[in-house]
Amino acid sequence: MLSSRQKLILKAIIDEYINTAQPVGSKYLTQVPYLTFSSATLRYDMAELESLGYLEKTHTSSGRIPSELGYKYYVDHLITRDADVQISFPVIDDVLKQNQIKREQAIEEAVKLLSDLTNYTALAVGPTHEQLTIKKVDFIPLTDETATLLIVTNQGHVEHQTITIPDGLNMNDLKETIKTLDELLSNKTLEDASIILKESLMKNDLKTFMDFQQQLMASFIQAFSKFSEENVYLSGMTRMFDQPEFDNGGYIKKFVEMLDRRDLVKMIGQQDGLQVRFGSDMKLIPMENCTMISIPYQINQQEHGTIAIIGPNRMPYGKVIPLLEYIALNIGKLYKK
Amino acid sequence: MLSSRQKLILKAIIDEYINTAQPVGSKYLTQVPYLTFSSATLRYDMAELESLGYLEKTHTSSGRIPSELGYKYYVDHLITRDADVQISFPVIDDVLKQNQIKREQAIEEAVKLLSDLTNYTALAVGPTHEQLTIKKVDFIPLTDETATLLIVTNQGHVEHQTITIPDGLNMNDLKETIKTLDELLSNKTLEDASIILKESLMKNDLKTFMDFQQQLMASFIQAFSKFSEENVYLSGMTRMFDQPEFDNGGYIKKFVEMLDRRDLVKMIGQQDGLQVRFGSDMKLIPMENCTMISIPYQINQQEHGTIAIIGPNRMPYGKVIPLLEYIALNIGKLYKK
DNA sequence: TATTGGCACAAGACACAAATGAGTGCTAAA
DNA sequence: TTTAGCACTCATTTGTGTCTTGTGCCAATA
Repeated sequence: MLSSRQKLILKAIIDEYINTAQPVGSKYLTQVPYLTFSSATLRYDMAELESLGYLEKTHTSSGRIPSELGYKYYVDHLITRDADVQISFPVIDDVLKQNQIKREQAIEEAVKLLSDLTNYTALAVGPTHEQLTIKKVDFIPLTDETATLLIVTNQGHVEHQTITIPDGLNMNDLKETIKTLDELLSNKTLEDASIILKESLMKNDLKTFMDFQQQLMASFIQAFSKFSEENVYLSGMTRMFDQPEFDNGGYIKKFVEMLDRRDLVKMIGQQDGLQVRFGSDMKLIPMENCTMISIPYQINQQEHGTIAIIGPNRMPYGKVIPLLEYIALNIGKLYKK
Repeated sequence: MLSSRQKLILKAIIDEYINTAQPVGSKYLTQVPYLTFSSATLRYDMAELESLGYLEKTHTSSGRIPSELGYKYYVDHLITRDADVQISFPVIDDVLKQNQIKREQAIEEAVKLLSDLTNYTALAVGPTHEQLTIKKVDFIPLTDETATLLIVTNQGHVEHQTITIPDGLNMNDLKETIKTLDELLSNKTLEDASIILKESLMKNDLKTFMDFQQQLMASFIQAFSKFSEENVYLSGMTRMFDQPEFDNGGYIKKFVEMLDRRDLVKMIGQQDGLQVRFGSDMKLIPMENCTMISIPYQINQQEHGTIAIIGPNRMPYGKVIPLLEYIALNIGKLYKK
């Protein structure tokens, strides 16, 4: 258990470190208004906080920097919400309102705004429906040899593929086939659809060339797997590069590759409420000095998603968290009747 | 005009620099089998090559590195095509064949493969149709309040948007509206479609709420502008980070932002045949030490695109160029009847 | 007993100098 | 025309001393 003075010291150190990214020493702390103690006293408590694991030193005679445990304690007990963030709220309302009828875009814009307001990398996943079903399979001839294949889910995900029709295959036959497929698959879940697809391939009741059929089948299966990948909106990827702690090629490479592979979706699991995850908490992709703050948004009973921000551990949590909460709340409100 | 010895020296320097990324000195050159001259002689010619602008020095007493002009000369006159690349050809054939009916994916996979084979960033734009027209406008109801709006072009581009239907608006009315729009717009060019759309908005013959109509209209215009953006396939973005000349945060940031904003599409203009562009040639986004090699592929009379690779100036051109040519050629072949 | 001032010590940061070494340009001779 | 030799240049490395920041500990103090 920390004494109230220790709490004040921890808060002062983290606040300062968030601003400067430099180790904080006892001399600085003596200048903090609410710390009216001598540097020796402060050092005494700093040593204590270090032995408890809340602070670290970069070398024997440096100032202290917060450890992950320190940040954790800070976030849980010490942050003061920055009232200034409220001036951004009308801007958020505005952006959301402007995209009221377009859901994907509303989320995309919200993510962009979040990144702009915080200067960190922002992202959203979803909205995801609990049960994904196929709404329509369609087919639009483009030329004599090409056509576009469309699959739409109940959630409005669309996958499309321009296919080239092999010699000797009749466009009308294909049209029939797709129509049959549409009837077979519509309103089926993805799993059911896969099974039905495989069965009808076995029975060979789709009257097409065997080889082409195989490829078509593969297209569908592939589209299904893309559906089950979540929608990801990402903004401000390069903002991470501005942070001094990440200014090295190796780290940046790791970071970009992670975003590129959409690994982070795996990290954003189902969750209730706000979560703050530090580098070592992200089990799949441990990134030191890196924090992800995420919060779910709920569109309706079935549809929900998550919006998150990624930055260095030393983030101005007091600003970032209220912003995130406000955006998540209002994305939800947008579609509630 | 270069003497044959000067050519040999230039080639030897660039070959070595491509391998080591270090300035090349006269001492090293004496060890090159086909350069049986003393270091003094070599130095004499190196000075000559420098005064002609083919070589540069990093400081007064360093070895030489190639200038952009030097690379240019090397690419135009000195490269020897690496016969080894042929062992990759069957792999390329294989990948293309596996995606024979799916055009976008074939290109996507080819780009990925190109990046894997070369270890550089690879990209493709297109295929682009000379004249883009609207093939279909469709509308798929999802729930009582939501629907997906689809626009398909003659080229198989698809834009979709999940829209929320405002209170008091009848789903059937909307369906009618979209049907009317489909009839109005199909087979029109994007420009014509925009005009028609604006006119019918004026006449107000779309029987919908004014406000909603505005937003719907905006959706269309937005979709149109997305169509005129080219299809871009990108692979191996982070490969650039491995190059020692780019191992600094600032440069990498510039590079990623450029890719992110899809600026490079502007650089890949219409062109005939293989092009090698060095940093300063890329007028819109000058990036030092950076080379883009691009080559067009032709699917049919109307449809074509470009495939390209981006890396440091010191690329093994003898390997990269044949690979690029082979891939471009075979993407074209895939769809020729 | 909690707090404080004082002091020795540790270690990075910085500036400067000397030594090293790779590579050059120039010149005179072959 | 080519080459060997030599003086010179400059980035890089290594070493040294100084400065600064900040610590830990201890004895004195309120």
